[in-house]
Amino acid sequence: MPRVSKAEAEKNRAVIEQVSARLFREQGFHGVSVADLMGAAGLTHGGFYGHFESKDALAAIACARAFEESEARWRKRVADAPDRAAALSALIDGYLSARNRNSAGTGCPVAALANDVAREADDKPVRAAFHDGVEQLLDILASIQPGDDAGAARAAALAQMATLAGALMLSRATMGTPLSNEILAAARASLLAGVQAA
Amino acid sequence: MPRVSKAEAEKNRAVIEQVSARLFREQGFHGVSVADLMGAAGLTHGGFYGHFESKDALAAIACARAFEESEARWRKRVADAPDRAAALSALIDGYLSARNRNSAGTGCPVAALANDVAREADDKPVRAAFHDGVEQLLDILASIQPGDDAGAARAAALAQMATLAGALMLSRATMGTPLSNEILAAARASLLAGVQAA
DNA sequence: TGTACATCAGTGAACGCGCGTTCACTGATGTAC
DNA sequence: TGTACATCAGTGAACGCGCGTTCACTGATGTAC
Repeated sequence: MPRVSKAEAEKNRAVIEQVSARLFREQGFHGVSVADLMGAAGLTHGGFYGHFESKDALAAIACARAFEESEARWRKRVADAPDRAAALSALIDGYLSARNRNSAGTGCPVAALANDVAREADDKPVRAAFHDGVEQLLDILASIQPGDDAGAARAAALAQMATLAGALMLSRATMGTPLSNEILAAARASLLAGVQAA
Repeated sequence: MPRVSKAEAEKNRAVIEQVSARLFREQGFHGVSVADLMGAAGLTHGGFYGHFESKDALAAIACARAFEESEARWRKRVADAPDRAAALSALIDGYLSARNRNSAGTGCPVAALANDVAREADDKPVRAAFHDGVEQLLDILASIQPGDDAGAARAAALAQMATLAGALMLSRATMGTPLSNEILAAARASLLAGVQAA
C-alpha cells in the first residue's frame, strides 16, 4: 500500500537509520545489503533511494547515529557517577563486559567499525562521520581523567580508547575460546590499575 | 599454456597463499575475490579449486601465513635486542610506527583482520587460525615482560596486545587526519611508560 | 466542509555487474615400456 | 635412451545467485478551490 503520510515516511526513515546503525555494526558495511536493511525496517528495497542518496551516504548517517547512541550512554554513565574516578571505572567496566562483547550491534562503533572504515576510500563520507564520533568519545573520556592537565588527559584518553577498542575487538574475534574472557579481564585490570594509581 | 611442472605448480600455490595473506589483510576476506587473488598471482580464476577446497579454506591458510610472517618479525626483533626491556621497546616502536600503519598488507594480522574474524561463523576455519596466531604472538610478548611471574607476564602481554592492535586500527581508520598520528604517539608513550616503570 | 486532482512514498520488476564455484577442454609433463 | 600414452595444472566459458541502483507504476495523502 503505497503513499504513506509524511509523518509515517519520516518514521520509516528513522527506522531504516536505526536498523542500519545496528546491522552495519554487526555485519559490516559490505556484509548487509540494501534489501536486508529495508527488509529489517519492514519495507521493500525499491523505496531506499527515496530516503537516501546511496548506500555510502546511509553508512555515514548510520555511523554518526551509532556514535550518538554511544555518546549518550557514556554521558549517562558519567552523570550517574559520584566523581571522575568512579565515572572512569564505570565506563571501563561497562565497555569490557561480556554483555557488550556479545552485542556488537548496540555497542561502541569504534570497536565494531574501525576495520571497515580503515578500508574505505578517503573521500567516502563515512570516514568523516567516524572521525567526528571518535573525537566526541575522546572528549568524554578526557573529561573524567584525574588531574587538570588537559594535554595529559587527552593523551590518557587516547591510550585508553585504543586499549578499550582493541580488547573488545580481540575478544570478539576469539569468542568461544577462553582467551576471549581473558583479554577482557586483563585489559580491564590494566586500565583500572591506571585509575587507582592516579 | 596449461600443465605446468609439479615444482612450478607448488610454487604457484605458494604465490597464491602469499598474495592472499597480503590482499586479505589490505581489503578483508570479502573485499577481494577469487579472481582478484588468482590474478594477483599471475593466474586465471579457474585453477583456484585445484589448489584449495574453497575460498574459506584459503582464508584460514592465508591468515596462518600472515601470523607466521609477524611471528618471524617479532622473534627477530627480540633476538636482536640486548635485553627484554629493549626488546619490548623495539616491538612497541615498530608496531606503532607510521610505516606499519601505512602498510596493512604486510603488518600484524590482529589489527588487520580482527573485525573480519569476529564476524565469521564459529565453525569457519579462519577463526581457529586466528586464535592460534594470537596465542603465538602473546607468547612472544609475555616472554619479554619484566619479572618472573608468568601469570603477570601473560596479563601484561594481553593488555599490551589490546592497546597495540587497537591503536593501529584506530590510527588506520583516521588516516589522513592529525588524530591518526596522535593515537600512535599516545599509545606508544603509554606502553613505553609501562616498560620504564617496571 | 466537500470535491477534484496533483503529489509522491512505497512497490516490485528489471538493469548490468561481479561473486564463488563447476566443468569440458588443452597440451606439456611425467611415466611405462 | 627413445617412444607412446596417461596424467593433470591451468584455461576460460558457464552456472545460479545476490549486489547496488533505476524506473514505471499504484493509490492514499495532501491541497486548491
